[in-house]
Amino acid sequence: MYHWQVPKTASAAVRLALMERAAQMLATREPVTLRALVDGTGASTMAVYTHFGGMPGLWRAVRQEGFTRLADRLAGIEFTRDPVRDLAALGAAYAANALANPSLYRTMFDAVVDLDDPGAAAQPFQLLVSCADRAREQKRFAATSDPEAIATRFWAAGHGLIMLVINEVLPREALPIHAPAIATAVFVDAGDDERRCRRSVEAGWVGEGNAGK
Amino acid sequence: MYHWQVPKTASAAVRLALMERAAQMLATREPVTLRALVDGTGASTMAVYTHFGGMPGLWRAVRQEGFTRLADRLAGIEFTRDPVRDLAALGAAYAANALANPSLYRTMFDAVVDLDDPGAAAQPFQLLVSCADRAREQKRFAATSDPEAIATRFWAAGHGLIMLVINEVLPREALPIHAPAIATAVFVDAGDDERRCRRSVEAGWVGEGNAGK
DNA sequence: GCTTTTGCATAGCGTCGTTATGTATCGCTG
DNA sequence: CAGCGATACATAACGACGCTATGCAAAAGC
Repeated sequence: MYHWQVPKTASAAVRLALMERAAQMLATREPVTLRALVDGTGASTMAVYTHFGGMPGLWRAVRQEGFTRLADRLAGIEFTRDPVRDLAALGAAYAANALANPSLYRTMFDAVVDLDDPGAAAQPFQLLVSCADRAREQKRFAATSDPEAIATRFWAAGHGLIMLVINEVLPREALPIHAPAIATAVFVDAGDDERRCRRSVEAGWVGEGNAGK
Repeated sequence: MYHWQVPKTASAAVRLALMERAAQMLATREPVTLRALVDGTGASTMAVYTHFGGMPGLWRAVRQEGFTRLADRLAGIEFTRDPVRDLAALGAAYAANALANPSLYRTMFDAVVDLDDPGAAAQPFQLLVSCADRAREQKRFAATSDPEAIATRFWAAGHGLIMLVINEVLPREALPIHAPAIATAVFVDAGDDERRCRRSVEAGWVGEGNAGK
């Protein structure tokens, strides 16, 4: 796979403008075609090729940016002494980020594997793993529990829920109803006490701006 | 939204040939373009327009066929006296069907809402609901449990897992590891006894040809 | 300060989905 | 069975797509 190198020189402003416009077109559900993209910025089609090597390169940059922004948002969450609450808070922020820009979220997972920096995509997952590990250390989860497995299940379930909501198979309200429920089910399965888990998940979920939604 | 009506006259053989070829191209990861599609059947591009009204119509027909085949496959499962086992069996068959043709599964969910017969897409879900309802009647699940909610959570979690596997974010082995685990977590959360649930899920999962995978 | 490299505008190529047009073939009716 | 409208499809062409060849001005390097 050929990986496009970003020019080391200055004038990466055009690059940023193109990506911003692509994200905006994605958000407004406009079809993101090469010509419509550059018409908005005043640049010519060649700009996309000098900066991204073509449309696939642009998509990869957009996906990368999506994961980077997501990682930044999740990194801004302040962890508490309750790792289960933190897991729910991460999930809530993750979901809110996805629903705030559904087209971008879908684009991100069009080809997750093909990124300039695969680490950016793994970062959110690692946050989940570390929280699950903390929960294990604090005896909330069983000593035999596997933090990676718990993180994987929580993530996969949330991803599925989000995808179904984005594709309008499930209504938006389904997410704040079922996401905490699945989270609780997974965490209790990992060993947490049910009532305590329910309180932690509830606290983490509403703590990240999903109240009432 | 304009819905294309299939011609009531005979000679729907061309229609079938086109759909079959489209499914085959999807399976072999060939890009499904109009011209490549008709070149394979000997027909001309117009055939796609008389039968489907255009490429979007073809995609809708393919999605419809995907859901119909899925519904047929799930309908072939013989239910037992253990509804929890049956839930797992449905999930296993669903997952096996999706992994047997990943491109088709992805296509199906590209626009689930836009189908000639939306009932075909709801049918698999209704099977889950009826099993969850049976589990409730048999006191496996709590009397206060909501069969639709349980079905939704099970389905969403499975969908997410499948999508991540299809997009090569998770390895194929992740599915037989995590799917039963999530299922158990959800069903226990619904009220089932943990050890009994684990046995039922295990029995249902391997009962549908996923053993070892 | 001249040469080389870089960044991008212009114009054109091949392919995409789509459509206008022409023409057989089918099915119905008198 | 003759006649005729509707149907099914081949042919050719259109606009828009992603992409590339070419040319030129600005920046970078010696």
